[in-house]
Amino acid sequence: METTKTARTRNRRGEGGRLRDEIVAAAVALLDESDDERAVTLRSVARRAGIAAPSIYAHFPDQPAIMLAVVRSGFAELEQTLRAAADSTADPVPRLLAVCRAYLDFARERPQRYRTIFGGLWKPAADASVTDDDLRGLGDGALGLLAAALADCVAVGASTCDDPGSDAVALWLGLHGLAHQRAVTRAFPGPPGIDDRMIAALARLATVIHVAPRNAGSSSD
Amino acid sequence: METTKTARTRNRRGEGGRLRDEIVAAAVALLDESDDERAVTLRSVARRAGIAAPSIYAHFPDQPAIMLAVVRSGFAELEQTLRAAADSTADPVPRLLAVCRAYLDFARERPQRYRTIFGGLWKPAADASVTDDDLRGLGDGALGLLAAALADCVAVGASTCDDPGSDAVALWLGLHGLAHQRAVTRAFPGPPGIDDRMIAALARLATVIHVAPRNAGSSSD
DNA sequence: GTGTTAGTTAACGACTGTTAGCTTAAGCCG
DNA sequence: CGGCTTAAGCTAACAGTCGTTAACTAACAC
Repeated sequence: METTKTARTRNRRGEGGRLRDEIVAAAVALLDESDDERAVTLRSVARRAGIAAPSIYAHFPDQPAIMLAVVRSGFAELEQTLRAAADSTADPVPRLLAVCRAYLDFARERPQRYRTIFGGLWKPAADASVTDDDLRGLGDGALGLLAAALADCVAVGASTCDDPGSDAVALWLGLHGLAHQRAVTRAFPGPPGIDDRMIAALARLATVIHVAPRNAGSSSD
Repeated sequence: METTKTARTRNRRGEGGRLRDEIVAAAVALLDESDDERAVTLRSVARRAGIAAPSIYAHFPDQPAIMLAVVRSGFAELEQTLRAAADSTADPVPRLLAVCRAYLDFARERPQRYRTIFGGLWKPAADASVTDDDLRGLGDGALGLLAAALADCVAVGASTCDDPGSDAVALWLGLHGLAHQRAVTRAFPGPPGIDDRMIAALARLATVIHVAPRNAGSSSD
């Protein structure tokens, strides 16, 4: 599977650091296609990147450090995806909906990566280079986007939240539960329309939603 | 740490199967105290149970099979806990609340086990004895309890669910998101009162809750 | 004693993260 | 052009772990 010996041309003099990105990309690729985080070992990443295992140590102090980089890149990608969704509309309710759906889509399209990012496995084993501090506040950007979108809905009276801060967290937790369950069991669709039902309930949206009802509900209005 | 050589007395003639439970118990103990699922290896379980590694093969065909047993026992314990909570009251709303809180407590008191049970890691690697079928419908008992409690709330008019089946799943997913996040980051309390807020929103409870408000909200009603 | 059950020891092949030390080639300078 | 330096990456090897198999031993029941 990984026996493609493409004889990687080595980097130019000043650009050795370029390999760092290739290593992370290899780890991400490995993670995405193996649905088992344990498949992402230092050596398998090296094989995938077409380099020798010890070459990794020039760019990462540890094996957990590779995972941390993967997680960081995952969060960055998520945040960027959500931002794009938020920028697609100015209308508060469709916007909140777009952000939420983008979140769920992100998780559905990269189940393993989602699980790894939010799964917290990959031990910070005390002797590892990854400290507990490296993990703090990793999802804050994404949560902030969600909170802002929800606040806008409250501002125009589309949401009856009396505590938007708490409800933004609650909304995220709900999305996370749904996304994680789908990422774990793969093909757990849930009842049809569950996505929008949860979003509407947690965001306390007053009006009924029919903005591109992906998983069409049964409301024959 | 596991060097306690208590010189396990071996089982009597017909009771060899008793070791099976000890193995599962050892795996559970190991899981609970190590916050890393990968620490539960066939050999570490054997060490913990005070037996030689190959002795496990008399009771489990595989290493994944041990994990499956752990997961099964976890679900059984969860279901039993929820059932006890459900039996504590007859009043629908406090009952639903009790079940939900019991769920969250279960997860909070056994974060690693919760993560393992619902985390879906521990690969069913095609050549393993654990088939995809062994995993299907594992949490159905717990979900059923939740659905029944919610349905009772709907019946007495305390919940405005128009689709109790979907909303039971939604409620569970919300609880799962909250429970999982706490299990992952360990000491993510969330905003105060978030538990009851989520429950109330997802269960579409009409009346405000102040039944033993554990994480007292700020409502100065 | 004899057979069976409950367990053992020894060993295999494969994999892991990590270290030490070597090779290759790019780029500068004369 | 040729030589030197140094960055980029390699090979070999370590100590340890893993899951699993084969073959052996010890105790109980008859």
